[in-house]
Amino acid sequence: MQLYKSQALKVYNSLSGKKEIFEPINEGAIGMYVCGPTVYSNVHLGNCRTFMSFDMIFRYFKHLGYKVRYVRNITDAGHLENDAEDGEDKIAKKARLELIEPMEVVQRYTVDFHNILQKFNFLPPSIEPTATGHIIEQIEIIKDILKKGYAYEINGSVYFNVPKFNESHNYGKLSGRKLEDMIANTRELAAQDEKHSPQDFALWKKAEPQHIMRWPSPWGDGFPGWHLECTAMSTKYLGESFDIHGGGMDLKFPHHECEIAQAEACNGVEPVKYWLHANMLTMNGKKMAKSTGNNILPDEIFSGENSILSKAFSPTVVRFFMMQAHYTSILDLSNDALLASEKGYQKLMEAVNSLENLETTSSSDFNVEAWKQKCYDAMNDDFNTPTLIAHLFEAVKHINAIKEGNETITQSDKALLIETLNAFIFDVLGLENKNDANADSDKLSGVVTMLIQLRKEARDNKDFATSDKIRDQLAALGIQLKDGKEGTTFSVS
RNA sequence: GGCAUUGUGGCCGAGUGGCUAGGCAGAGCUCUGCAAAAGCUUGUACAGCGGUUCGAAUCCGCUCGAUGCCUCCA
Repeated sequence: MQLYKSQALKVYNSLSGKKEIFEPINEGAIGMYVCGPTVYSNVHLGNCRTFMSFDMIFRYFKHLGYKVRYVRNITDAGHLENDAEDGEDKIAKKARLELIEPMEVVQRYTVDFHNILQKFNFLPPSIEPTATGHIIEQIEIIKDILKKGYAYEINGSVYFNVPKFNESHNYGKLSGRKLEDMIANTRELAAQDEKHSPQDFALWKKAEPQHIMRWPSPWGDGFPGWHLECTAMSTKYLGESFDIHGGGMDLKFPHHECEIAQAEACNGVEPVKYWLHANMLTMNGKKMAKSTGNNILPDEIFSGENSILSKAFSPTVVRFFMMQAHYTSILDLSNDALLASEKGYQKLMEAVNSLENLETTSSSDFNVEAWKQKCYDAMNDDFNTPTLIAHLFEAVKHINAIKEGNETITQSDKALLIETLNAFIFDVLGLENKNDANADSDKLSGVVTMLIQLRKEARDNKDFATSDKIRDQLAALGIQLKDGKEGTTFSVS
């Protein structure tokens, strides 16, 4: 039997503003769409947090036994710098600045994106479609929306008619806005805008002669509006109505609102059952954003080459740090917070590494079955990874007590404990059990083991001058010896 | 200005109307030749002011603050 039949999952639906029991449209199968990156520069850590949240959600669905089709797009065209007449494609702008082909920009940053996600141990999505690969689909949708009277063509561009749509639909239902308020709050009349109303948005933009990214269409050469690609690709791969649409909080308005409008105008049905929004990662209390320069690149964290942090942190420690906050909460990045997470991560892994050697007896002081359900309860409550991690540390406490001989565990409970910990730590949270990458070298390990043996001999002979010399000089090299009951181990910093 | 979210102990960060979050740091202890490492124990909290309630950090109102969106953004 699949796990999902016995675990009642609740998710926070941004559309209703409530936690709802999760029931997929088709039993046992889930369609999930997440707005991916615009590949015009290196993916920064804030971007990663959103994708990591959905990677965790994807992993938990799979763990529960669902068949999941996870679509995460790559935006490689059609992303306007602004909505003004001279709106320029982000990719094209970057290409112009760097004097390369637009698709060269796309290729470079798509590769970077994949490299970074791999370091963070992401699972690849089921489908990763690109906007440029779906121009035809987008044009078809525009034709359909025009035919249904919710869009108008002007000077080779096509705009979605928001006031018209709002007459029979509810534009603003996702972000809690009312069209009347938005019109009332329009600051100034946009200068000579060809749009009928400031709330209207582009479905298709005419390409000026100097514009290099362009495709032929019934309205002349041009390029698609940003919101359209997600509607085209989600509809194509997941259908007119699907289970989950995710993305960053900042996409809620206007991007996701426009997606709803396009899909409803076109298909006449509510496109998404559950809207999930991941919250922002901040740094120094401010949102990370490419446009403001307040951001840090993942590689700068892994290498330690940055002006914000005191040392390098591994991808899995950063992942652990992010998993310690709920995905709907704002998380602030700081050196202290990362250091604390690193310590906690190491403590967790030490416990995991000692699991196999736990001695078993005929009775258990640790109710593993009840503890396991508490872990599921945490995840079932809108993917509450911080609470899950708190429960993991409860298990750590028991493991240490058993190790010290203060508690006992049976063979079967031990097996269940190992299975459950592995499932949550590695399958669901996606953490990796890596000591230090530097310590992997066999030669180094051999040399240090030899020195440990020499030190032990010195200590046995009460030659503490020699033993301390070995210890202190290794420490000076960043190799720390750790004396334990079962002998001495070491770690490299 | 409008809409939304939010304000928890030294730091990070969960949370339910009454019952321990958890991690890090701090303190004490155990272990140790001395340390380190590791383990155990442990304190300080719910922005402010009112209200509802037998009882609120948790519900309501107001004040103050923070953040996000309203233009591209994960």
